[in-house]
Amino acid sequence: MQIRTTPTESRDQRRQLILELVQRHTIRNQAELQQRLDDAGFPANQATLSRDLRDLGVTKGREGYEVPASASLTQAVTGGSLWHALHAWLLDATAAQNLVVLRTPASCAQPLALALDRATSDRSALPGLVGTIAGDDTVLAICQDANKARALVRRLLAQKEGAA
Amino acid sequence: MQIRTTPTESRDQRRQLILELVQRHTIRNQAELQQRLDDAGFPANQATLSRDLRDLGVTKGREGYEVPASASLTQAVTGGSLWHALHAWLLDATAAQNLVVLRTPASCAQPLALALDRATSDRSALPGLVGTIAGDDTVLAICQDANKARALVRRLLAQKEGAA
DNA sequence: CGCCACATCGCATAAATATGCGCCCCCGGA
DNA sequence: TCCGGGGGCGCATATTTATGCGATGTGGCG
Repeated sequence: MQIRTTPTESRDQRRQLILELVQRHTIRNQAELQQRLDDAGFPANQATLSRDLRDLGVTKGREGYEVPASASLTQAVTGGSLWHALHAWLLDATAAQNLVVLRTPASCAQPLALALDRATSDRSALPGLVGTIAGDDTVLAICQDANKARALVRRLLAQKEGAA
Repeated sequence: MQIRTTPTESRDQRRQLILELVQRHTIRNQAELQQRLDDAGFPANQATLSRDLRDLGVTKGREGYEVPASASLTQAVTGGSLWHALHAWLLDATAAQNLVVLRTPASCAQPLALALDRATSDRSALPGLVGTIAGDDTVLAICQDANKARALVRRLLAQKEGAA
């Protein structure tokens, strides 16, 4: 039996694998990465790897390739819930007019904002939340008005405190 | 009159300059960096730059070289007070309702925001400031209300203009 | 079913970066 | 003053990474 894979499919699998390999091992150059991919059954050419790494935002530091924090965290959140995100990353929430300022550990704002956005698109999950902007350790949540903002703060903090 | 500089001295000056250049501008390769250093009176060849960048821990991302957070943070924290940060990076400040929009040179928003955050945690340094979010060349400072925002603008600009 | 528009990937090669080697300068000691 | 010793740097070159281009495979549409 043969499983059919579209080209894009296998490409994404390969990229996913690259992310994992690069995080688990110290990979000093693309040849080395190519070798590991090959072993894992994802043969690819150096040119392809160069493009993959660029698209994934992976950078080369003194000790080999590294995945920027935001990428790995964003990856994590894709499978996670809002509750999980709040527990993991939310340090504090403050309302200011119709805005809510959320503080997170460094580099965690992006994934938290993503989680909020995802929750927002599920109607009724976070009523009154219009949108978010994320910096490095701060997320700005824009609400319809000051009351909604205060309500959001209460809700988020409650959800953070609450058990699973 | 001739100012004498030991080799190590000029090397460190060059490296310091590299750090600044890389943060302020988008530099895509070492030739470009070489050009800028040359203009600034620090001629060096490509090999030297390669070694400098490695030793400084500067990495190359999709949009040019970047100083890892730890390095720029160290620089900002060690070398810099809020005053220093304002002088180095703040171009302009404008209030909009309870928000203040701060403009900086490219890539300088992050360190400026960091400096503001640090000042905020020293209670009373910047009253009314709730939090900041930094993009690449813009910092958004969120205040409790419009009056506090206007006050913050005045304060920042005054501090920027003020002498050492 | 045939065709076109789109995207990935490999090949070859250009471009960019790293490094072995040796020179030269500065420093400290005889 | 005359020697080493050590470090920074340039030169030439090896190594690594990026990219123009064509081939190939896929999905959409008539």
